[in-house]
Amino acid sequence: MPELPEVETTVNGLRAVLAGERLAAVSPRRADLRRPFPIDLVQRLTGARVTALGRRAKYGLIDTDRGDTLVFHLGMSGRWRVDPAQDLPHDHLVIETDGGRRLALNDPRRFGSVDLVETAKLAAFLPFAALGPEPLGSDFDAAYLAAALAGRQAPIKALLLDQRIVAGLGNIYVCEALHLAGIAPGQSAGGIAVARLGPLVTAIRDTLSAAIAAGGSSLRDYARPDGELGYFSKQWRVYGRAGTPCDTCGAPVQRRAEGGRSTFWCAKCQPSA
DNA sequence: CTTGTAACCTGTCTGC
DNA sequence: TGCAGACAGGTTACAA
Repeated sequence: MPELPEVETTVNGLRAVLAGERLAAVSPRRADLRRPFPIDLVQRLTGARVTALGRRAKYGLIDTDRGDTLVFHLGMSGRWRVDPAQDLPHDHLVIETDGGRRLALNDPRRFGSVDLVETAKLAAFLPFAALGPEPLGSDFDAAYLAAALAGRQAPIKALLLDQRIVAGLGNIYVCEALHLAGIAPGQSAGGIAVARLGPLVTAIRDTLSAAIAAGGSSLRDYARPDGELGYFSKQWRVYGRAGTPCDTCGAPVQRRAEGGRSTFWCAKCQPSA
């Protein structure tokens, strides 16, 4: 689940807890998420001081003064619990700081991951090497998108979900951005008029920015690290709204399942070519 | 290379 | 109440 805005919100919450702190204890509870935890995770993190926190695509980054970066992915159901009152099932990694703060990475479905990478070699970290540009960065513009989509016959929705083309979008925000841009999700990517790509880039940026400002969306498994819920779900234009009237035109929001995931769109605001 | 589907894993919700 | 089935934010292996 957590897409870019949720990871951004999570990292901002973690920063308030971890920045400048020394890690007093690092306790793996169940080390078999998508990948096994690094075998030297505890040794390399225990006693290290957190120097910075960041985000790349849907990955959260925690830098330490030992030249390592803890890279985490929340998968579909991951979240960090802050100062939890008790252990819960699926708390897979627990971190305690010198200052007495406690963090638990909870991920029932275990689609998430934890890696430890030398900070200087982060760009070569395999999952990062193939990632496309950040959607909120200056490299992501109409010219880039035109080149990336040229000649592609796959639906635009599928390509915007492809992290190699643009890194950070997921099912919710692709649906939302395509509605904002007035482009049908099933439209063949290479067939979209180049003149419409600028507005699409803007729609993607605006959607993500609004979601970050709202603290992300909130679904079953996601909460901000401080326990507050994100409010962007109240602003969804089409996602999860099948059968309800489109806010823009009143036509019923459509839903279609393909490849195990749902697509939501308004057939009137997003006409098929 | 491109495209689409299945699989990974667990929890929650819906309908009978 | 019980239970089967559908569905959920992501990624990746594999087949065609």
